[in-house]
Amino acid sequence: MPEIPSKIGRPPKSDRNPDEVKTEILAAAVEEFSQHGLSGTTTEAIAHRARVTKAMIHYYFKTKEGVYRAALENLFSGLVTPVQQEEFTHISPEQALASFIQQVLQSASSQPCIHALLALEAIQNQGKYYKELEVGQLVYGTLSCILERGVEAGVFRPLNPQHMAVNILGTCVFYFVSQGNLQHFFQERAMASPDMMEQHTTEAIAFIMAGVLR
Amino acid sequence: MPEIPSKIGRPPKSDRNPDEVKTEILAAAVEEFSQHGLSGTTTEAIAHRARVTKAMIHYYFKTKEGVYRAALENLFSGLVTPVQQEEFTHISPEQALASFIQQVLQSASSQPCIHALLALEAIQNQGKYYKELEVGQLVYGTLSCILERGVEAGVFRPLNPQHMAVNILGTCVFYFVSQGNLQHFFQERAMASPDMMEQHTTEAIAFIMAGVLR
DNA sequence: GTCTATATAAAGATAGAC
DNA sequence: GTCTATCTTTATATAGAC
Repeated sequence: MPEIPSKIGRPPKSDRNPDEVKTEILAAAVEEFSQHGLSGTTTEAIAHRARVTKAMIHYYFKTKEGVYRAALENLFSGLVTPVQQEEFTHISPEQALASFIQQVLQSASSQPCIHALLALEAIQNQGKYYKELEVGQLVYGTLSCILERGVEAGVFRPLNPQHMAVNILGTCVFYFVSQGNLQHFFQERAMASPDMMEQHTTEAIAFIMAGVLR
Repeated sequence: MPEIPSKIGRPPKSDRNPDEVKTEILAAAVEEFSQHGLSGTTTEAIAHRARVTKAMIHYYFKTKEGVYRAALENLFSGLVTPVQQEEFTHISPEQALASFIQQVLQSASSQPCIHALLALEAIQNQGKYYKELEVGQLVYGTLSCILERGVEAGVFRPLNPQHMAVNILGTCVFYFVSQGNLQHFFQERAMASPDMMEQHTTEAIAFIMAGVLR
């Protein structure tokens, strides 16, 4: 009796090429890691979301830690480039600050999981993998430079640039990180809805500018 | 031959009474949960930190989820009481706001894990257990009331009280939540050291007040 | 109450067929 | 490259001795 070549009842064989598969695994990994962190995420969950088997994860990335590293790099590559950093030095501190904040908020809106992932990385891994990327130095370095310039020029009030950089980022980002808790407090609309995002942007910029300008 | 009554080589039998044991388990649970979250924490880790066996955890709290609920309640009971909430309405909005911020920062300094735990709860559980406590409503309700009063009195600039409440909390709290990542950026001293904490307090209050006052 | 021992389930990772 | 099957470790939770 001849063998039946196609096994019925199986999930449809992937029509994706290897590159697409790898990309999709990374995307799935970002989603999972940004909710459960490195230790809390299971390869099974990533595999299921990417519609592959666990074995594929290990085939492409060797270990779970390998997927995590790759996901972090993939997420933050091209977030803030040294080129953009240069541009900020050619405009006034007020304009640079406003522009910087808007960029942060915009990237947070389009990639909602990015700051959750960063928070988990800080809390669970003490920034071990974050340190390996140079994005942190770049973001905080750029922001505190803008602040320092503004203070020296006399347009910003006297302040500690490093602490203020952290506090400004906190203002921008906390809204996203704490959404899970705050959604019970904001009864009206979904916090991720476009108009709420716009409100947050408006309020954050007004707050930060008022808090920094002389 | 008579049995040997004491088994040598065993860890010294606990000299604690049951109440102390339960308290110590809760303290250990807060430490572990605030670093790894509900799903990421193992009962083994809690047991080891509390110097008991896993079986004790289940004896006192039935399930891991039970320990988590108990730890949350224990941590937030008496953080902000309705009594304190009342007091804020009897002083000027500026004084109330400054006093509120100082209380938040002080509790964060003395309980460094509290906001990490809240962040993990938001990210990993979407605030499921946070919602069961009434602390959230209390904290954000109190703060946005203070802001609303200040705007109506004309001492604060026009602003959205709810969004501003979130942004103010973010300014206070982000420093603690992101310590793991930021420690690589703050080369000088440990971010949890007393003088760095004082600097953060000073900068946060100056920032918030400047950002809110007319 | 506190422990040891264990049942049961789930995880990361690998081997080997196709 | 992609899958199934399996090894090994680790987790939650329970049973039962003391």
